[in-house]
Amino acid sequence: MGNSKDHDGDDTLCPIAHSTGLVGDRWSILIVRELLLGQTRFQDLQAQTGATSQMVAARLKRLEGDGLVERHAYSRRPPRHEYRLTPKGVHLMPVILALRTWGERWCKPEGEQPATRMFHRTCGSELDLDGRCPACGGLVAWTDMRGQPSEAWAEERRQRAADFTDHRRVSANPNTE
Amino acid sequence: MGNSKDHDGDDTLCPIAHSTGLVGDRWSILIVRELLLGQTRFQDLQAQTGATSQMVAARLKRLEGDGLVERHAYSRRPPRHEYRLTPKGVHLMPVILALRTWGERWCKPEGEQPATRMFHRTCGSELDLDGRCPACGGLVAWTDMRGQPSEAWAEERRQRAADFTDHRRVSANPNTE
DNA sequence: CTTGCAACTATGATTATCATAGTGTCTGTT
DNA sequence: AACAGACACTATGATAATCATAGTTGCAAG
Repeated sequence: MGNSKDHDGDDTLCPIAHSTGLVGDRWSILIVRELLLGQTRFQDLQAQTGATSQMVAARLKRLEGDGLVERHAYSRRPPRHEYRLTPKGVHLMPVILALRTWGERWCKPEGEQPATRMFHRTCGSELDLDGRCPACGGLVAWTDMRGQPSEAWAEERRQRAADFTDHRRVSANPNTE
Repeated sequence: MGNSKDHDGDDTLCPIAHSTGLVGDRWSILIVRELLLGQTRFQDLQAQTGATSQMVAARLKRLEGDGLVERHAYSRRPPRHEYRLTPKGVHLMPVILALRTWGERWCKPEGEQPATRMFHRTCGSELDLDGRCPACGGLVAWTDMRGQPSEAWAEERRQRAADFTDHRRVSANPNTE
């Protein structure tokens, strides 16, 4: 199997058609988000995205086939893998950031705190939603940013991870008191 | 108004989950691309995206329901509508631009011309793929950009429009010599 | 009064996704 | 040695989305 099969818009010059052919669906985007946040394990991707296990497996397979993700064995016996973004995958960061900005501005109740605070790596100032540095007075490149999850969002994520393992234990052994 | 039905990720603080709930699919993104390019008519959206008519109809309905698109009658008798992005829709531009940059850099054969050349509105210089102005020496905000389709891409789009009307005439009246 | 166009809607087949359950391989505990 | 548990999946059958194709409506021009 060669990479980037027929699911990309190969028959057009439009780069957006190409992009959406590879990451034009909810689960792929959410998985990339998680990988950018530093998650590497299958179950964490599943828990934090809310996708079913086949969705995660299928998407990871496709992302790997398209060269966005690499699978590394961190243990044979038992065979365990971690998933990491390739440079091609990491360069989706601007897409994720743009979706973040739009989502914060247009999809969330007014006045709610952003889920992630962004800082200018070189000067430490907190950036506004558009990625502007109030100290340096201009747009900051994504490579010069550092993100920090808000306490509320970190808590939500911990909760999700806990719920996931709970649910697993329950469905594996339903007759526990 | 806090509309946006149940298809957005309403139960999370993550703005990306919210965004992908509204535009986390290929057809929505491609339709937004077309609207940003200035197309307004149903058939043009269909021809240029390659979606089926129900997909266009369904997506426009959803985008309208979510407040990204407005439908204006430009003629009663016969009843005709045009579709336009609302400010909420227009603000997806950075997402589209990020997908463009990524698609040009990672999904197309090396050395191929970008489908669209971007210029700095205030100084006229052509921007690089990352949206940097070589004259002004920094990142340019999307509101200060102007795009111009390459001749090759314009031709591809003309071709697509022509093929579409051809196909329509043929399937409506198949026994023409 | 027929042809044609624009903007859809209807239909039935094919695919994708979902909820749920199960498998295989190891580790750590009893 | 036996067994529970973690992890990374795969299997299955039901439900939902998407596809190709065709049809409808409303009007205008010839």
